[in-house]
Amino acid sequence: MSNMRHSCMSDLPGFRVTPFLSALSADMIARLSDAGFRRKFRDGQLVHSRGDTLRGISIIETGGAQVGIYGPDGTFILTSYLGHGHTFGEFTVFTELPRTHDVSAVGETTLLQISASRFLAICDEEPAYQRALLVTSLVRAHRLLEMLDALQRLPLLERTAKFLLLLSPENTTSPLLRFRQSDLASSLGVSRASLNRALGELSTLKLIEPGYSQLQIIDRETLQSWLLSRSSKPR
Amino acid sequence: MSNMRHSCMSDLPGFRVTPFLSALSADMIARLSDAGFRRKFRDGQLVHSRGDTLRGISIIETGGAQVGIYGPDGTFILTSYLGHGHTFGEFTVFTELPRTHDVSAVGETTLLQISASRFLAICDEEPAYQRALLVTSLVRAHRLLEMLDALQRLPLLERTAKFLLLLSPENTTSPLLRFRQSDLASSLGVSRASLNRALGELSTLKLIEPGYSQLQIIDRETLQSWLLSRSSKPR
DNA sequence: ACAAGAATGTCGCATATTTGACATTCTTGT
DNA sequence: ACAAGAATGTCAAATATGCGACATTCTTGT
Repeated sequence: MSNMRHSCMSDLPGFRVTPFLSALSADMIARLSDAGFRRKFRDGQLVHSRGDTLRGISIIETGGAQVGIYGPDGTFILTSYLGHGHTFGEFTVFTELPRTHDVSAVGETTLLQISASRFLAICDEEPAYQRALLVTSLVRAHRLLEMLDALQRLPLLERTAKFLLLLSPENTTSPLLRFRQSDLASSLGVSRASLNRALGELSTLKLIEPGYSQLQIIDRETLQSWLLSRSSKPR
Repeated sequence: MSNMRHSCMSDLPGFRVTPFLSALSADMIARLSDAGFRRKFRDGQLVHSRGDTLRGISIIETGGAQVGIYGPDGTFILTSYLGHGHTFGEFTVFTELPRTHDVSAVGETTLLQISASRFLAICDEEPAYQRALLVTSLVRAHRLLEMLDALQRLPLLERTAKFLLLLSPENTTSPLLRFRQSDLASSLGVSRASLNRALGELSTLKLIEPGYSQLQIIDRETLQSWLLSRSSKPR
């Protein structure tokens, strides 16, 4: 299946959720750096699969990662893009649960990987690591709740807009999102045809500008307020 | 709107996610107890609303709480039920974000509420509180991811089954869930009619037993394995 | 510059879901 | 025991979405 690799979105490093590393001092980062080992990945290369039980945390040093689940038919449901300073796999360290998601590299990517036992030891020694992780995961849960609400309550057009906002970095006015419509479609749980219609409407409203394997949000603020102005109309 | 209160589910104290308090020693609980103040709520009484900015954590001592979002038309999307030892509002302590959910009491309920500043001080003094909260929130995020995946990927019948499993306590074989079909319907993002059909089918398969304002899962294990046997068939 | 592949845009038809209505069953308060 | 309200069960018509097919546009490698 062709979309098994690089539904890329290369130039979007930070994504909404505050990166773990940004809450740590240079010293603390250096300490992590010593505790783990580095691995390099090519664009699209699989890092972890859903169901894996090897325990440990991964921190993105360069490049990015896409998190989602591949269906048996090859469709990919995207949950989030992670950029520099973000982590994944942390919950394999603190719980007994297997991995829930497939993670693959977006662009040339370097990961710092730390084993569960090693990372636990570090957290016990220095609680600030835990604090940083706690904040990160609370904010992530917040984001997931918003996605959930959008899927349940909003009609297709609004749902699409909301996901675009959730998948784009907060600090830009006019982000360029790099993915195929088919990927966004399965992330929203709709067919490509329906998504295409929705994007068409949003485009007519001059809120976005669809392109080939990419999509530009004309203005985040405008899209946000458009969405707000419609949020009173439920599905 | 009548369903603004008590879509109850009274006798289900612990819900899947490991309660925060269960990870703490008696001493540590006592310390929290001193730091906060108690408030009592009647069945169905509103505790917090989406958008509230008052910051602090709430811990359930007795009774339970239902977490979700009321739509403008009074429909209620349920995210989870919380029982004894669970917390909510913790992310108002560690982030700047407003509350995302409406929380109301299920049955006579006593909450221990601790202000953000107070709780932060406690966490700084004793990192074990943070650790407990970290684990809780990682497991919660895990659960949310499962819900997201179900909404996006599974056909109605399977989606319904999955939500029933996610909303019932893990440690029972044959839980009795207390809610109206209309509430479950909006939690799943479908109409009451569709949900009713789905429940009918599950009932025919002898997997559940629908009742008046309640629903019994005949056997959690059986339902689980039925779901697994169908999970290869995507929407 | 060109061909081949990949992704988008757009059909019509099949299917699933919503909507609004109504009858039925269950529960609760008096 | 009864009436009133609340929730479920079910229907037909309207709508929305999925599916499969195909033409078109864009990109990439040679």
